[in-house]
Amino acid sequence: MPKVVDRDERKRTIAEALLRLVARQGIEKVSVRTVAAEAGISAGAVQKYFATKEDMLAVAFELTGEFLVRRWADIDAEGPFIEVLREHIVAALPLDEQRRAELVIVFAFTARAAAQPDWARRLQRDYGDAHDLTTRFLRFGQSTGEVRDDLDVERLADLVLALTDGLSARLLHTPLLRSPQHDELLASLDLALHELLAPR
Amino acid sequence: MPKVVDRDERKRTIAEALLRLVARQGIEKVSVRTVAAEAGISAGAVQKYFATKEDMLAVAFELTGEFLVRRWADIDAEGPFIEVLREHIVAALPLDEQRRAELVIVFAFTARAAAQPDWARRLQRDYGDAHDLTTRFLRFGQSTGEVRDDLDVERLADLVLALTDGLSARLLHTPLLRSPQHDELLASLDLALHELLAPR
DNA sequence: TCCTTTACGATACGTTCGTATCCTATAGCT
DNA sequence: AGCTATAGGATACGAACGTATCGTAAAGGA
Repeated sequence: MPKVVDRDERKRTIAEALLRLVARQGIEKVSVRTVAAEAGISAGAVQKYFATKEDMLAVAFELTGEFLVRRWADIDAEGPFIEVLREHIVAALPLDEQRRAELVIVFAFTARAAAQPDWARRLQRDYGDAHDLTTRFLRFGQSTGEVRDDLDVERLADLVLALTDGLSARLLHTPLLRSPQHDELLASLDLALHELLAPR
Repeated sequence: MPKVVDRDERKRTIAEALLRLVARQGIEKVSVRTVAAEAGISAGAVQKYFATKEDMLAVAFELTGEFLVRRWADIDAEGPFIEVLREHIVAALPLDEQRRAELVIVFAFTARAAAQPDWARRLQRDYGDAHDLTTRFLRFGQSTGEVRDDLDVERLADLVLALTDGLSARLLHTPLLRSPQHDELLASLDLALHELLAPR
């Protein structure tokens, strides 16, 4: 047998290089050649792992989901419900370079979804999953009395997701570490969570 | 003097062709040649009015703002405050092909802003204006007693903008005229506006 | 040790891109 | 009527793109 390589890890390495490139230069600078250079390999090597550029972007998109889930796993689930939920939302916001790159990918694909039905389906599925997860989480909050139970959790889940995306958009307009604006937006998030979820 | 043409109207006509193209094919299909074809003129003619492709996209972006303002002007400002505000928000949501194209442009530029400081500044200015406008509008609502006055209007304005963008993202994942999801998202919007703004 | 299989790089090909340049037709002024 | 400045089209050019193809080095099984 020939030289053996962990193909999945290799693909991940290249996709991570793509994310770094997006963070630094934006998604329009992504090409097979630029990603290869960022990864420190040849364009031919990239082609070995990704048949098309589209494949490459798709894996990078998947990666953003994995990174988010990994960040969620590090969150301490103890404590008041609303604070735990807040931490999960913050984990998705573009507050450092890594998350900015992820959000750029997500927004670029959102724009793309409007005209490409296959990507629309894919995003709808992912957001559907996120919606289900959020709904179940909110129902749990209701069960412990930490979330008001007079509102429809499905609608509340829509609002949590919308706020996350909407605040992400605003944060992407802001240079990294422009903390006054960041603090204001996070204060707005806290206000929304309190007014929408806290029992009265 | 030579043949005379209203240059601004010509630029607008071309930018509108660009928006139609974005609606149908997505922003990555935008090129000087494809826009020219959509506008029914030659690529050379497009170059007469736009020095660079970037200029062309910038004008198309400005156009999205103009279209929004024009839709706002058609809204009946009479009636309950929250319903009027709701109409202004709905006017920004991608619920038809025209608005979908506009939102694709906005999202694409949002993604671009993360790596291009000049575009970040421009979007921050535009969103700053929208934030000011919303703040003043909410303050007016407070003055008539239709908006609760125990919350910071600046933070509420953040939330209105974030909800608008976040719901727009979700709507872009949905094919046009998939009305059950649309209705649910609009119901979520109504819930948020009522819970965040209505006096209790 | 030789052979097979794969990783990876190098190179090539055709297309499309943004942009520059040139040409011609025409509308308005003197 | 003739001149001139501009609109608009045609064409050109170099760069960058996605992708295909070929060559080479090396690692493991026989």
